[in-house]
Amino acid sequence: MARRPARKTAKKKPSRTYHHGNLREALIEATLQLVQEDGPEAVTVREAARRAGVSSGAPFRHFPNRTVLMTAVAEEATHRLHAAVMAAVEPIVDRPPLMQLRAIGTAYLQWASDNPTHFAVVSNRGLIDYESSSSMKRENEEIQALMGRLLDAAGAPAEAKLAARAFVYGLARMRIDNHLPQWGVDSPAEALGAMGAALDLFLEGLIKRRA
Amino acid sequence: MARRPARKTAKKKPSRTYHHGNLREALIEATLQLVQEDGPEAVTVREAARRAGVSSGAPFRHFPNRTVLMTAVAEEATHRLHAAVMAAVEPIVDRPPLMQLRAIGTAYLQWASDNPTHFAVVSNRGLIDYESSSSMKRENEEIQALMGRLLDAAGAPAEAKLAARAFVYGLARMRIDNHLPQWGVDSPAEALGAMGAALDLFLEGLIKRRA
DNA sequence: CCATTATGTAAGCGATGCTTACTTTTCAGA
DNA sequence: TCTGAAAAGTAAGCATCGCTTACATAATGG
Repeated sequence: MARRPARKTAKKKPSRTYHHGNLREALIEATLQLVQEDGPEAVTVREAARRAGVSSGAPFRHFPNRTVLMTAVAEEATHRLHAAVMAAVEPIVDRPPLMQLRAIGTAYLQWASDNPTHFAVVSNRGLIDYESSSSMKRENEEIQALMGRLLDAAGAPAEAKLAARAFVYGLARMRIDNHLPQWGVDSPAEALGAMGAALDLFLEGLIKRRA
Repeated sequence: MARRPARKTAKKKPSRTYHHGNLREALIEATLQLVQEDGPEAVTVREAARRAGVSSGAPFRHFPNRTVLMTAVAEEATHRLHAAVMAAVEPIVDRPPLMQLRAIGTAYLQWASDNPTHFAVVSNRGLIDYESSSSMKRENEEIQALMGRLLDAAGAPAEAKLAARAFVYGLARMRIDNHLPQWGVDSPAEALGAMGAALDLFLEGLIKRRA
């Protein structure tokens, strides 16, 4: 191709941005956008690079492969989910455990409903390397532990922990897997309503059980 | 290239199997295997063709694109799941509704636990075109309707229908999404046990609720 | 018996993940 | 302040994928 500019005249930004500055963050942000637009399966390393204004080989300096990129994105998403859940319980730590559980469930479902594609990234563990991310594991286990403590305080049996998670997780997945229309639930708003009603029923079952 | 054999001598099976016979079924079967081996995401049209002993362009005579292939596979998987569930209720149609519900839930979870990757195909609706398959919709709605009737007979409120499905679906997805190890559940056998215990708790909640 | 139609093959396009070789920038130590 | 190694890009290319098009072969029915 024989390219040799006399100085650094001409061209656009000849050298200013050879180094991106913080490509890593930019790639995560771009991928987060891609996930939001077309879902996790549609994410492409090349497209993320394109959006970050960088060549197709550049990302591999920061993420050895696609899975590691997706894992970093999942970490960020988990962080947001964790924050949403914690923010919901924090103001009512003194109230009855079942009320706190309801708040957690609602916040979890709300977040999954508002960010279905991001939720898909954190739950679809075929796309990420969950074990490799200590922060994701930690934040996940914190929610799990909190729910466990509240269920204990509410007098629920041990199996209730898995049951509660399965229930909330099932609702969230039905939403992102698009199963809800089949149940006469079409809008996101309706979805949240239906999920809330189901959640109440479940918690009510736990309460009545004690009586 | 210039290829013109004098007769039809030489070569392996020169003409015998130019036409496969029933490529369609063979491709579905091959894909079912691929799904079982490496999960739905790993399925490749070319590999399915390879296993059917056919060129890479051949599948497109039968399935216009990958999604249609996957949908056909999902149809087959749904058929098997439907059969498993129906076989479980059939012998106990005269027993109490909650017992039948338990049987359905158990059969559903059993099947999902035994065929996690196949279950992934039928539930991951980003991979298939659910709306285009009348048989899949029908069989799915049959299970849904059956559960609905049983819940009504058991005196459960309307929300219980969605709640019950979400619960069972959540357990099944936690299994295939590999969330169970996090809950101290490591083997498939343990998984089934834990899911059964959670299922009982859920149904118990419904029962007690009536009292 | 032969023409039509169904079913395969061969080759190739654009895109992907990832690698390798090279270039440019940054920055720490003399 | 200079310099040389390390960091962070680029460019080109490999193997593979989904899918299309042009062609070859087999099955079929008038």
